Amino acid sequence: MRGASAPPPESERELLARAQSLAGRTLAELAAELGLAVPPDLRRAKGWVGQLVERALGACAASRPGPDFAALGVELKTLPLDRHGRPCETTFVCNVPMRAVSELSWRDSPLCHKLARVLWVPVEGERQLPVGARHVGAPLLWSPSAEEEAVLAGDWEELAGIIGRGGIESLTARVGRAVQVRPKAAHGGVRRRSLDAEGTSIDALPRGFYLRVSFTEAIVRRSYAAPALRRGDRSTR
DNA sequence: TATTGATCATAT
DNA sequence: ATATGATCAATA
Repeated sequence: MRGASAPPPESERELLARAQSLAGRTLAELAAELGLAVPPDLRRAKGWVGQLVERALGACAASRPGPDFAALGVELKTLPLDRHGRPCETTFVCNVPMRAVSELSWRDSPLCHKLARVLWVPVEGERQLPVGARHVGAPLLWSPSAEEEAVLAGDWEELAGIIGRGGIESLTARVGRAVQVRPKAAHGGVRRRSLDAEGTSIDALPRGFYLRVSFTEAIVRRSYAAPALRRGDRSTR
């Protein structure tokens, strides 16, 4: 992706203010200001919305390890919502550290670290809406509540336990209350070193941790008295 | 039609 | 190759 990028924010306050200034704008407007072309659809540009918002907010370069706002310790997540304010998709969090997973407690896990501080930026996400016409919603700077963290930690223990015992190949997306494990790869032929039940090294499809829709939906629902896309929501309900 | 399993693009 | 950003599309 070429084009301009905003300077990094120096505080959470500044970051949030900047994100709030995006609310109600369309993706076409943001793209124009950054000198970017809007793709006809997201089939061949799946990360485009996230990368666009990163640039608009001055996040560190995409595909660079670590938090999006390294100085602030904040992770940025765009969240595609349907007309009722429900997430259209699950939310990718991080890859599964196949071999180290058994040695990591919840607090030392990449899952915990990534979710410690998140700036959620809702964006209209229904496929029928042209990408450029989609509106950005009101942002939310979030950390898990005690209740949410308890659920996340419980899922980590369960999922990491299965993987740590070599059960990665039998682990399906049905396991986990808030978090699930699903493939995360360029295609089905990708293999990565993992361990089977006997501790023998095997090649397995890379997996990632994803947040279920029910979990992210609860986050945005609790935070907005009105629909999450208030300024961007032109629905007639 | 909601969810799971599969996949796409870019940067380093 | 790996990590970033996610959404697509077949299936149950």
